[in-house]
Amino acid sequence: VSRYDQHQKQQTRARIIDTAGRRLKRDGIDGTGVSALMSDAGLTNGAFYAHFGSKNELVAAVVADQLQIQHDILDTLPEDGRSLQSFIIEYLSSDHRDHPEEGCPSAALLDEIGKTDPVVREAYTAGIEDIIDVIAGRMSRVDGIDARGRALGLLTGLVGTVQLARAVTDPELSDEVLTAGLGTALRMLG
Amino acid sequence: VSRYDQHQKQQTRARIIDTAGRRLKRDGIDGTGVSALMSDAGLTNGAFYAHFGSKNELVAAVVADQLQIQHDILDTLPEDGRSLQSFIIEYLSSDHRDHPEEGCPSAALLDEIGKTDPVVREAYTAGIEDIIDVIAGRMSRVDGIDARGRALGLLTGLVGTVQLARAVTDPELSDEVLTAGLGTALRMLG
DNA sequence: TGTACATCAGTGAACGCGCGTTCACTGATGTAC
DNA sequence: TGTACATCAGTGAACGCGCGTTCACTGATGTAC
Repeated sequence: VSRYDQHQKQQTRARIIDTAGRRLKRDGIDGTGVSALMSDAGLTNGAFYAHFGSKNELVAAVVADQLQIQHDILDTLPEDGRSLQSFIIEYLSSDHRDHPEEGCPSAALLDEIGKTDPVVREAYTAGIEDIIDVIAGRMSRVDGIDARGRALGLLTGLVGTVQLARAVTDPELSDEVLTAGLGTALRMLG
Repeated sequence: VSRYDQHQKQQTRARIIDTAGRRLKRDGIDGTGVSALMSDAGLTNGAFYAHFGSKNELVAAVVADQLQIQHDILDTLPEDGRSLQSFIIEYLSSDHRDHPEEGCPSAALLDEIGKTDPVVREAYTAGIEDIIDVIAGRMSRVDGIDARGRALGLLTGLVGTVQLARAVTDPELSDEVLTAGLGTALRMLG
């Protein structure tokens, strides 16, 4: 039992997870070192292991945190028919494309997560399940048939669209990818 | 001018690009070292720079080669209405999900490509343009309206679906993702 | 045809560097009495 | 209230290791004559 209250340390931990989220989404998991992650949080590398057992453990915490943020955005959307549509418009905006560090962790990291430690993939699985549920819940109000299947189709289309728009170097093609993805996504809403 | 014909060296170069394709799709760009790439090709690390100016240059060559392969598969499909459907069924199969090293480079590497050197991204852009064209050409035979937009919607959905199916650790969820993606994709074919 | 030589694909050790991780230490904070 | 002490978040140098890249070299291949 600590003689100190843990509040300050937990705050530091939360700050590391937050700044690491931005950095990992921008530079990738393999592309970011522990020292960079710690200096983003205003600390030196040595303090890292007072908060996390390993880099993978931090990445798992970051993935869980980032998906929780996405979940909460979706979960607190107004219950009208247009709010999911607005979310999609923002998701497929050039602003989201151009700022991965502030955006969706799936769009930024999904193929890297598939190649990473099981502890990270399990955190991802738990987080994305909740997101699938909340999207499916929104969709069923429009059309009750196979809401979950359509939620999955929508989700994978959004992620793939932003990834492709980020990968290509031709700005016109990139814009076209976003526009086409938006048309496809809105058609899926019915 | 070489006193030797270059045939043998070109063959070695092609072998490196081929084996590197498999390895990069499995372990990622940042996740694979030059020594591993060379030993896959049955060579030692030092020979690498007789064939490529840098690791990025090889990765660009691999991306171009991999996309060419995908393009050729699509381009040589029979001209009947069912062949694109068969391609999609294979693309969204558990076999493709479970063997990224033999599969689509976009599904394996798209978010990493978005974070990589411009030389790689330019190779990707040129290659995916050709693939978009060939898919759009196939779609227009079914329905001429906005074939390119629908081709892009299909492509991003396929890529996102396989990535998500690979990332999650729950086998039932992974299968469900593939099934839902297949339903969505076939609906888009009309 | 035979021999001396030029070429060059490939070898493998080494370079400096940044990685993930460890650890002896510091100094501010809170406790004991 | 004051002082000696225990705690512990954070420091920063160091560890072994693999990275991308370089380079002196080997030895098989083809050329010259």
